[in-house]
Amino acid sequence: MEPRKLTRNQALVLETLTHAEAPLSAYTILDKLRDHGFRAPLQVYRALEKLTEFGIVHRLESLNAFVACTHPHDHGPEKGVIAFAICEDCGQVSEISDPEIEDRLAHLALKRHFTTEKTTIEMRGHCGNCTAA
Amino acid sequence: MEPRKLTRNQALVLETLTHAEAPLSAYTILDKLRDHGFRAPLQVYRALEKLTEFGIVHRLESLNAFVACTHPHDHGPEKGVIAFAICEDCGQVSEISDPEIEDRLAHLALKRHFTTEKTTIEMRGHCGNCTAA
DNA sequence: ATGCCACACGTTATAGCATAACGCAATTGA
DNA sequence: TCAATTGCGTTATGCTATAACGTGTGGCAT
Ligand SMILES: [Zn+2]
Ligand SMILES: [Zn+2]
Ligand SMILES: [Zn+2]
Ligand SMILES: [Zn+2]
Repeated sequence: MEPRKLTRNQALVLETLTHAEAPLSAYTILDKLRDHGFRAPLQVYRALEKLTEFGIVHRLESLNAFVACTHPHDHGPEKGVIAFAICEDCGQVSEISDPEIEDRLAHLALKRHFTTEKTTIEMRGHCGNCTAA
Repeated sequence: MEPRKLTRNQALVLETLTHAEAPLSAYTILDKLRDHGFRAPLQVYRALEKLTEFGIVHRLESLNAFVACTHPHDHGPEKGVIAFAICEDCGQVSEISDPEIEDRLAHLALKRHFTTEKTTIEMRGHCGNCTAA
């Protein structure tokens, strides 16, 4: 799933997300890329779709926004459940991979004869920095 | 947080969700209630906001849709984490309350000095009925 | 009763998020 | 070369959610 090379639009969108300090909506990305020739939402959404497939961008469902992957290890779309801790104050997003959570959810699903395709775990709250202040 | 009595609008929205066989979007609810005098999205959103506060309706972030609570026990907004198993085929939603998941997430948050305000857990996939068929 | 407050409600308008549908251009691999 | 695939650009549209304003009602202290 990892791409050999990103297209120009994909690279621009990824770069925008990488330099951002908080999750960005597709339309915010669009605005930031107008100087680079972006004119329509689809240019952003199409890039985001691919980047998400590649596993280098994540969509945060509870925000309708996107972040560049900051996970220590690479992960494609099939490499397991990721939990996100999202600070409401500063926007910082931490990715958490935890086998215990994963196993437990798998167990709970199995018990119900439920076949899981995709799992979303998002914790909204306040990070250490913002709590200390 | 439990209300003494629901307002007319709240009761209508709740009833619509209770009779539905799958999560409904606010606009779908609006359409179903036009015959009862509903004309604008805000009538639905305001009712949904209250019902969600009361803990008798849940919002599914990954669907931008709402379900009536089917949980065996009542739960207000502060009564713990709920995981949802959502069938992509028939729309059936199962609510899962699991202390192990809850404890583990609390532990992971604590380790990162993260204070959690709200947690979203949603599994998308296929229920037993739909897998068997 | 009068004034005040809190709350639900109704309406209009607007903001924010996402995709459909069309056609063109570049790439790739027979 | 030809066909298939993929990305791209554009226009239009649809879906989701909230802002802002005003009305009406019920409770409650004065
Ligand atoms: Zn990641
Ligand atoms: Zn923070
Ligand atoms: Zn419930
Ligand atoms: Zn099903």
